[in-house]
Amino acid sequence: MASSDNPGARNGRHTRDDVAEAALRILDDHGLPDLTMRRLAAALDVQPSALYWHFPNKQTLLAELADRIADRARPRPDPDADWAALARAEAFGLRDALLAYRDGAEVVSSSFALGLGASTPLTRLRAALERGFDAATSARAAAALLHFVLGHVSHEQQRLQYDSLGVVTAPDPAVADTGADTAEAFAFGVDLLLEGLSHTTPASADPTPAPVPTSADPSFSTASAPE
Amino acid sequence: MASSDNPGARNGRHTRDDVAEAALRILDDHGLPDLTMRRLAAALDVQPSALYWHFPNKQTLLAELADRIADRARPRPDPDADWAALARAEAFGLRDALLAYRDGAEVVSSSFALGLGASTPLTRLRAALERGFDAATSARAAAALLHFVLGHVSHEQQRLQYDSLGVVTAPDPAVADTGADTAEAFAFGVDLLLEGLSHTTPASADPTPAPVPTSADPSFSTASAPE
DNA sequence: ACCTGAACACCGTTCAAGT
DNA sequence: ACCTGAACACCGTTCAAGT
Repeated sequence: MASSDNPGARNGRHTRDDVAEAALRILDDHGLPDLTMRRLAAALDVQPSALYWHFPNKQTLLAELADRIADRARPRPDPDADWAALARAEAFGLRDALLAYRDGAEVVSSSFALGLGASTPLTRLRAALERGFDAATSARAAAALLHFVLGHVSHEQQRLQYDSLGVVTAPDPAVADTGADTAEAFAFGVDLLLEGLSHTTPASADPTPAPVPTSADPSFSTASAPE
Repeated sequence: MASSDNPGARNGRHTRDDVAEAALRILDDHGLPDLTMRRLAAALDVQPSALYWHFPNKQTLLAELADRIADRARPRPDPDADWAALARAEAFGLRDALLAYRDGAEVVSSSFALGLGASTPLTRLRAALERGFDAATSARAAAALLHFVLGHVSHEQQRLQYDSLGVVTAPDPAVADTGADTAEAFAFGVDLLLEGLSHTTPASADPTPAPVPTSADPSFSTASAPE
């Protein structure tokens, strides 16, 4: 059962790609908590130490999985679209890619937070936004978009898991009082960011950094007042 | 060293509060990866199993820490401010609170993603936004804001850790080509969301759900095309 | 009410050695 | 080029029993 249906086990040896694919299968079938080096080794009919010939450590393996998951995103590349439609398509394409694997958002999110992997989504979002804005504005807006997408989909997948376990907790407070489904809530957040950006002075070919629209400036220190 | 300077060790026994405070100290001094049940027990001069009288499991302990960290946020409560200034103050206050503890953002973020704890920040953001919008719009915008704050500050703290370890990696791609510091990048993201929201039809006392501004709708299916 | 002692069932990682 | 065997230094959690 462990070795007979294993497509990478032509002989006794494996490639780095075999290892990554087997890891993706465990992730999708059993979830991130069950994706251990020892379990992965067992699925490949190999000793745990063998994995360290292909990947220096688990973190690097997870970064590779994050890249593979995120790079699956293939939005329609309609080249006539403006920056907003392009960015929107990228955001939705990324959401679809994350949802395609169990715990996909968390894998990508934690790798991204650690500064590893998952650079493709950021690059694509930036490229879309640079059709309407300077590099600095595009970079920061892309980061904001990415943070929203990862946070939102992580939440979505966590609920999916709870629901499938029959753990009926209180209704998600982040969607409380809302009859809308998760896709609508996702669209709302993306549109909020794009709408905000559309009211920033566009500076497509202008290299001067766009001024940050300061709407108010209360409470802006790192120290918190003692009681 | 482990027991003499321990304020909770008046006698041999501890309260739930002692345990949480000791955990916060380990978190701040050594970071989340070093916060293990066994290490926490050692700091309290107690067997690991003793901790399970106070908390049913580690996840619950971490949720408690997340609440304590997030609840430290105390923005200026200027009651004359409009929804935008209020929400902005909440976002900055939360950022300060997260930055006050090592790995604070990740603790709050993962507890929040798991549907545990960290409900106070969401509630406060919602309350601020409800000064200008209906409940459904406020809830969704608050979630988007929270996702941005947690993602951004997690990133910030990860960089802090790398920098303190002398790990000079490539410049953060999320802030590439930007001379601005992290506080400015943070403000940019918050203002983007609030600006977007300000161009949503306000419906303060109107119970009808605000229409989601659909700017375009390409690529919106869960299935990805096969090669 | 709070903790000990001992165990169970695991982890990630290293490293010399094998083929 | 890829893997074994064996070990190191850990984990979170349970549970009967103690005070």
